[in-house]
Amino acid sequence: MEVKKGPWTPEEDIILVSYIQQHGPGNWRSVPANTGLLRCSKSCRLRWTNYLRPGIKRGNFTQPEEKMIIHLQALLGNRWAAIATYLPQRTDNDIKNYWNTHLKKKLKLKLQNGNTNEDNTVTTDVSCCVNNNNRCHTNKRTVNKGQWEKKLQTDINLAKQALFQALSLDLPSSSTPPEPDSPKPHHHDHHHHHSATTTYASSTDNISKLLRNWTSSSSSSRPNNTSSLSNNRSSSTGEGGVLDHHSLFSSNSESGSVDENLNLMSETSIFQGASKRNTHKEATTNATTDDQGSLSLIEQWLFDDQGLVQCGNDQEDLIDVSLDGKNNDNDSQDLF
DNA sequence: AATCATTTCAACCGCTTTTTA
DNA sequence: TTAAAAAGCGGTTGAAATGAT
Repeated sequence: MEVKKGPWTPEEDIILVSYIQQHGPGNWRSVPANTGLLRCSKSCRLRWTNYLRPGIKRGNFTQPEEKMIIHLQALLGNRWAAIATYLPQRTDNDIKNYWNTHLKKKLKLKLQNGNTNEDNTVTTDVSCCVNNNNRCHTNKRTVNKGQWEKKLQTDINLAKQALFQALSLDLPSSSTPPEPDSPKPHHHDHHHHHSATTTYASSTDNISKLLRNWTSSSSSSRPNNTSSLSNNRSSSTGEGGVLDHHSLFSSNSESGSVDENLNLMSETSIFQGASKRNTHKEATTNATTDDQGSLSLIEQWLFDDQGLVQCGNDQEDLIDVSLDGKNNDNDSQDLF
């Protein structure tokens, strides 16, 4: 059977979202078969995970997010999926794109301008990222023959340092820890960055709205709008696009009711449970599994001799705190 | 206003890893 | 135990948007 490629149309999105609302994400092979979509299962999965699934934040990256990515990239290399677990609202594809299009350039520029700022860590990271094919090495050291063990130890120390900084760099000095039962900040992050970002939440209300808006708009200004949903640029910038993705998918005040189906597959489960594979994955990529509250093994190992492992929810809090753009902007501005 | 160059990012491709039978 | 299928990942591409001239 012929498989369609290229940008997804709003109709296809509707079909896909409707199906997933009924059956949940996963079993992608059955999606084209049961929906009639002329897409391969891979394409369906990608469309869902990178674009349609609820909880994705789109739009400009905040400076704390940038810093987080830079540190994590220095630590983990181009392991975008692993990095994305620390930025739950961002997709690995988005982070990868942002790195390739913005951060790489920014860092290179920073290096060229003679990086004499006080932030030695970031200087190190930048050197690593730009000079060493995105892998953090101890490139400032000369490694004597037979001393690879020493080098390895140095790398481990650097990794520990980088991870510590990645997870705590934005810890506000005077902030109060979140209430134990209060919602995590990243679930409401769009309140802070509402103008620049978008949070998606699919529901039948929104889907019907999507359809309504699309059909009504198809006869108006834009002659060819088949890719209006696919084309994020128009929606994220809020200009030009007849069919604004935000208005279609966000759980805004207008469409406040969230479909009951959505409750069956809670946002958390969608983030975390789409892949059985994740539950068996190595610790570094494991931040979204059931025991998300605890530090992963490798993190525990990395933190171990620094006495940094405290209680279970610390990591999550650190992530949340560092994603809160309100604090420590000074730090970031020093960097950029 | 027109043309060309550059940037952005959604989607694809190929490969690896994991799961299933 | 093993082979096939499915899922996941990172690199890359190319159309569309944007910027420069």
